Amino acid sequence: MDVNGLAYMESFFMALADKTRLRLLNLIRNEEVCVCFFTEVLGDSQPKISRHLAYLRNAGIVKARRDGKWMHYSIVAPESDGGRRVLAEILDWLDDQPEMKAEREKYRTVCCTPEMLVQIARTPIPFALPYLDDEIEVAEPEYEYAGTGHNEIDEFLL
Amino acid sequence: MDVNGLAYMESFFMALADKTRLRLLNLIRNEEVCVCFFTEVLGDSQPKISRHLAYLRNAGIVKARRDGKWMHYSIVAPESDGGRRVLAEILDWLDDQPEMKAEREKYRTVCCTPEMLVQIARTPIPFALPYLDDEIEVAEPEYEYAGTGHNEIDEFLL
DNA sequence: AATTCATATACGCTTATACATATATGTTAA
DNA sequence: TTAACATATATGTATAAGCGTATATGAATT
Repeated sequence: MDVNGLAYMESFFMALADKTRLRLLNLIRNEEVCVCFFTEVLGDSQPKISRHLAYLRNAGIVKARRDGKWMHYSIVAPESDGGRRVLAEILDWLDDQPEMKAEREKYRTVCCTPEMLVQIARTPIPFALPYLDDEIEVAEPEYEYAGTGHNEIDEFLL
Repeated sequence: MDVNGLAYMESFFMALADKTRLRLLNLIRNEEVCVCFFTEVLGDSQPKISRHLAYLRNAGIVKARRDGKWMHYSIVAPESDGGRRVLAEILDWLDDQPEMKAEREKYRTVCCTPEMLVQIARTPIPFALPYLDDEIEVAEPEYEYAGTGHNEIDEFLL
């Protein structure tokens, strides 16, 4: 695929030109995030979240990984240097904004407090990613996953 | 105007999500550019160019200055630091691409060779702007214009 | 095998975008 | 004042995006 070129830039910016998708990117910034947390934090309907994630996925900006019933989404570093730099600056720009910081905080609350883990029992575990600014494997890095996640939690809770 | 905030980012990216508008930004990058050169270099119809310039203008990304019959467009530095950094990276990204470099070259040919100045007599003079990366006055800088441009050329030609 | 759960996709609808063609505006020249 | 020029906007039409509701898929549980 011609990853430079105007056509790519056009679809790249189209993918970013939507509040919901920007909010998704803000949450996904540092780590793999499960769809269930997106719906929980953004408060939007599941089909809406799913459609926008599909949009980002088709634009090549995020990718999905299945873990049992759960789908985890993470950012894909653009192939071109220019694209990587632009995306990194965009994520920083999002981070400048109080509302976006607040949503990241809310994500922390939703996904990582013990009560919540009990409440939504069988909650999937998030997975930290390296920052975009660091050098990143471009060719489909196979992230290793520390265990099966929810099962460990289940065992811990029972 | 709330120049941060998702709504701004959304319209900002929407404005960039179009090949024609990206090509316009690429040409306008360093200097004020007259509409007549846009149509000449891009080879698109005048109304099409004008509509896309209006789009960029409404999004606050460029501004227009009238000089007699001619309209000159130039980039407006975003108010927020994040926006300025993102825009600067986007312009660099465009600059990475051969097709965009070629169009900048074509612009040079069209606007600045003596033959062309004769051919399209009364051609307006382009005007260099500081790069976005440099510190820029945010509050509507009144660019001084070196003479009335086309008149000087007319006098020279007659 | 049947059910439940998490997620994705399809459908019908409304709204927004992009383009071509035609026309209006505003400025200079005659 | 009229004509000519550069640019902007209006109109009609085709296409695409977004949303809610309903339904399909695929994995785990019973």
